[in-house]
Amino acid sequence: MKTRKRSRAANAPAAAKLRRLRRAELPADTVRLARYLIGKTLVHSTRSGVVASGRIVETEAYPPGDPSGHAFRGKTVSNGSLFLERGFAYVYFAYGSSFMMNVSSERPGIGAGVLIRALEPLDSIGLMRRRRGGAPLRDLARGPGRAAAAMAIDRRCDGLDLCGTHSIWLAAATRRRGGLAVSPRIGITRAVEHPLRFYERGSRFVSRTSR
DNA sequence: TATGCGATATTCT
DNA sequence: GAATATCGCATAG
Repeated sequence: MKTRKRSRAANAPAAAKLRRLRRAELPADTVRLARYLIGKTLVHSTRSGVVASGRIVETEAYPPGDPSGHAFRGKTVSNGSLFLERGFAYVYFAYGSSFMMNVSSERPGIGAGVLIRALEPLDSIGLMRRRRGGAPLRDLARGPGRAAAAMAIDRRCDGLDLCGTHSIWLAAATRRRGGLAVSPRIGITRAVEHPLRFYERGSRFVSRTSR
């Protein structure tokens, strides 16, 4: 029987330092928001007061009119959150196994979002690891489906205000971020060439290193 | 570390 | 019925 190492971050000491982002701080433009979010913190507060958090190290922009964006064919019952004011969560289920979270990114009525693709685990790493079936640290939130699982994000989070006082919210950076790198997006079949994926250069927690 | 491939649920055609 | 903003496992190097 393997003994599980107790996480030193179990009591989330760094959580006290987290400053909630106000909507006015978010750029009102999809691509600018995608760049802005690199280095910021995504936080999950449980009912019992435990706080799990991670640095956003990788995002993708799906701007208005993007043929690979979920809003491209117009508003439907499932993609409605993309059409909210910036700073709301759009969560959906893909490939039969993964939830993914976007941050709505334009003015009300305009469908666009920023996909959160990877996190560097910060607080409550033990909790995140349990949610991820004991995966190694580097793989806890490396990939959009993994990041959502580590933060307990599912369809109930769809439509939540990430600038509000809900279980999932955005916070300011906890430390200076490294250089910003740009690449084409991953896993799409249309508008493949556009350089709309952003990540922190050198981070071991991005889902795929530069090529 | 890198690549290949099957599984799986929801949505839209 | 087809496609999908993926993951985890297997295999090879």
